[in-house]
Amino acid sequence: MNIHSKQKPLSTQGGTGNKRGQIIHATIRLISEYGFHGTPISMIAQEAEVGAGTIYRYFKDKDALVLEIFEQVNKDFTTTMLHEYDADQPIQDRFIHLCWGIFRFGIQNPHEFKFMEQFYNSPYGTTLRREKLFCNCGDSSQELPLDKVFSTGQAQHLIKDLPLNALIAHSIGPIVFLVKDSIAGLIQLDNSTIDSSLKACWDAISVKRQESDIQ
Amino acid sequence: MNIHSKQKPLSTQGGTGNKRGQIIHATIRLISEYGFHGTPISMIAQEAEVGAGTIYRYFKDKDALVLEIFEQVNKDFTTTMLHEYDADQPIQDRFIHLCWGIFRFGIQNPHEFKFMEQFYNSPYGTTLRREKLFCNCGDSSQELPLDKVFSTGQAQHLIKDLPLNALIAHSIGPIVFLVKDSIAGLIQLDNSTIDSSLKACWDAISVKRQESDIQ
DNA sequence: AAACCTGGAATGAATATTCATTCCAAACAA
DNA sequence: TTGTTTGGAATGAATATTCATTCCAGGTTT
Repeated sequence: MNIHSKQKPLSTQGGTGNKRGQIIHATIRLISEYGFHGTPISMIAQEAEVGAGTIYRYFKDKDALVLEIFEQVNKDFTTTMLHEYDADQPIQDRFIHLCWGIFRFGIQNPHEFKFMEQFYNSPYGTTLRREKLFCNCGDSSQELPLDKVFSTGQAQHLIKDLPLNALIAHSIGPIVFLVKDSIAGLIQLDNSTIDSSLKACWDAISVKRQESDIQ
Repeated sequence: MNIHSKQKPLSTQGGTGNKRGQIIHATIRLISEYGFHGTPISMIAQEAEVGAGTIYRYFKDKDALVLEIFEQVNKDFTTTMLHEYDADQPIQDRFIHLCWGIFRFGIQNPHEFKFMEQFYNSPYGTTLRREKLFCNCGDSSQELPLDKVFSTGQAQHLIKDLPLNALIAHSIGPIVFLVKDSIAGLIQLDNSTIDSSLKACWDAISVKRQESDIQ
């Protein structure tokens, strides 16, 4: 048992006297902007206002630091998505709820959002994704909530019969683009813009009523 | 005038006796996988089967190498999109044509596609995007073909009145996700899958007929 | 031969990691 | 209370490694 395996909530961070949190936050900020290889330990130490050696008191090495952050951020992300989620609602409502969660997380945690993006775009992240850990870090036995919405929706003929990957692409793809644009200051994501975007996502994946269906 | 500014088509590459092309291709392959900071010159030299010093005979430094590659790849990308493009066709056809081009480019040039992705995700790429050079490298006076489709489509009330960024997100976002999944071997992008995905993109951005409009 | 190329060793700067030392707050002793 | 001890936390200089770039001895082309 050593100090490295201690787990603290990410929210307990930023104040002085909380070196660990300062290091984590500095790492997220810098890697979200410059990427893993683009942010030296020295830079992290400086941003965290901490000696370089101190970082190694809390984390085995740079890899362990980043990996631990990713796991925590990914957990927080899932929590945000599932906040007040009700699996008994209609499919469309559940879909919109989960997607709103992604927007919320991205807008409220821009650095964490870009950190995850960087992670998934790295070779390490690609491996993870291939292992189906996407959004499901640590518990691969349980079906992801969004996957569940898709399969249920398909069974009810409400959602198009596209491959699961494609449904995810049409839901999350646009959101990721929009959140990134929002973070970059290229677009203002107010509630009405988000609403209409989510409507567009739903239009993309949902089965359109046939004209003959209209009563 | 020096050797560095010479411009050769990327297609003239890979054979022995073509160091320059070997270097470019190795760089694309490696950076597409490991990113800019993750691929040292030594690795490029090894992959290109070339001495490290040789690289500096053809390119001023690492930055110049990568920038030149980006500009060429971006040009090829635009060319692929516009291949056999007819601006007199109906909006939906033009939209589908351009998006097909993105798929084609990504599937036929997976490394180049991921290279561009890496570039746009780097601080340098973000700057570029903010300068509105996206898809339009070198000639910012002319409106992008996809932008033109959107503005024309909106004027004809065929395309939803979403911000331009959102329309792009709903068009390109899903495609980028799908092509990346395809490159990672997570999905098989046959023509019918692409067709239905593009249909989904169109459904996302197009104005749906009101029930009362149906004759 | 003269001009040019090439590979890879050499160089110095940047980076990750280690470690001897300092610092400090709490426990204890007076 | 006041001074002393002590153990873990913090530090940043020192070390080991990696990197971008330069250099040059030999090879190739013309």
